Amino acid sequence: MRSEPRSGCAINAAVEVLGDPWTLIVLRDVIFGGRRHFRDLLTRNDEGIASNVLASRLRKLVEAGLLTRDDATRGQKATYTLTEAGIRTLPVMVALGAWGLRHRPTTPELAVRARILAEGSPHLVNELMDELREIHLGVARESPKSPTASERLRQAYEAAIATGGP
Amino acid sequence: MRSEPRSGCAINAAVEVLGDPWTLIVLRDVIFGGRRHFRDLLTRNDEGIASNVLASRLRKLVEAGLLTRDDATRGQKATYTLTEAGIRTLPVMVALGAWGLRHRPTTPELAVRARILAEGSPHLVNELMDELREIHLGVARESPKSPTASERLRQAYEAAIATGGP
DNA sequence: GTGAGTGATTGCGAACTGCAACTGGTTGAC
DNA sequence: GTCAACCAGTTGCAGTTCGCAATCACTCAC
Repeated sequence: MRSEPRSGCAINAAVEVLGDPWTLIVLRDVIFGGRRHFRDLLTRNDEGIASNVLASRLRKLVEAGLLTRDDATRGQKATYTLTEAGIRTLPVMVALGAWGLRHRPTTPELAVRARILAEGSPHLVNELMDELREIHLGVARESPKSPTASERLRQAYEAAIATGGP
Repeated sequence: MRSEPRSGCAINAAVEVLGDPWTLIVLRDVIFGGRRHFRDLLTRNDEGIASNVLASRLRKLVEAGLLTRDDATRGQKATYTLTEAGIRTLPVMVALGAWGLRHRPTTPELAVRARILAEGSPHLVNELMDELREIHLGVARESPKSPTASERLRQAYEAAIATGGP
């Protein structure tokens, strides 16, 4: 699973880590779905990831420095935590979501969130990254008394559902 | 090569088209490298793509509506052209490049371009998309007398090389 | 100690990848 | 017209990865 980069291009460097059909899905579930455990990622995944693929991708993401894993022994509940590098994939997720929303068929409920994120960036994206830093790295946000970005995202989502219909 | 989406998620929808180790590389060479022909993409590729993989990816990209292919018969020089959907992957490329630049080793010469793009967005990105629309779709830019975005990118690149050293 | 829950690993056939050779056609010089 | 060079792929093969299901080793509550 180790190999030197195919080229020195920044896009290629990113693709070598993120450019496979499952890695981004796992990362999406950690970032947007709040999944932190193996079982959680395995059973609550919309695309039906296989357990061996999940195991290999989590290992790869830890190796690449996008996630850390607390040293739980076998049988104990292990927790996966985003690193700064992992948190910074959020803009990539948002760009992908914006493209998918515009150029691919999506189910309406899931599309609303992607639309809010696509239209609210880059400020909303920065706030969401701060929120992830608080949850995963224990770094306090700047204005912790204001509603969190994810909370506002949820509210906007429900408002859109209510007014726009299904 | 045809299959229904694994889920209705916008990110997954994008990943199903773009999320493999070669598709994004081919698209990058078309967008940033100006490659329009099979031989060009095959021989001037930094990562050393194989001909069968290139053929399958070009077919897939045409099927997915990111590229079109003029109907040249066998033996004639076929030209691939970006569609609007293909042009709109540019923000994804920029986000990936920005991430790769920050979190992966890259060669300095190639990194400068990624840095300029990462710092100049979103205005520069919009201008570059307009330029791609002019080249690939024949849509005139708004202010065609000003220097093109790619020209300014090239100038900034050379200035950075000159002042910043290698 | 028993049973439910944890994070994985193993085994298997099918699909995809990288490599090299080959196909069927066009283009251009002579 | 002929021939070499070029063009866009295709084909065949060995090795790797994938999807699927079963299984493993371990912990924790009771």
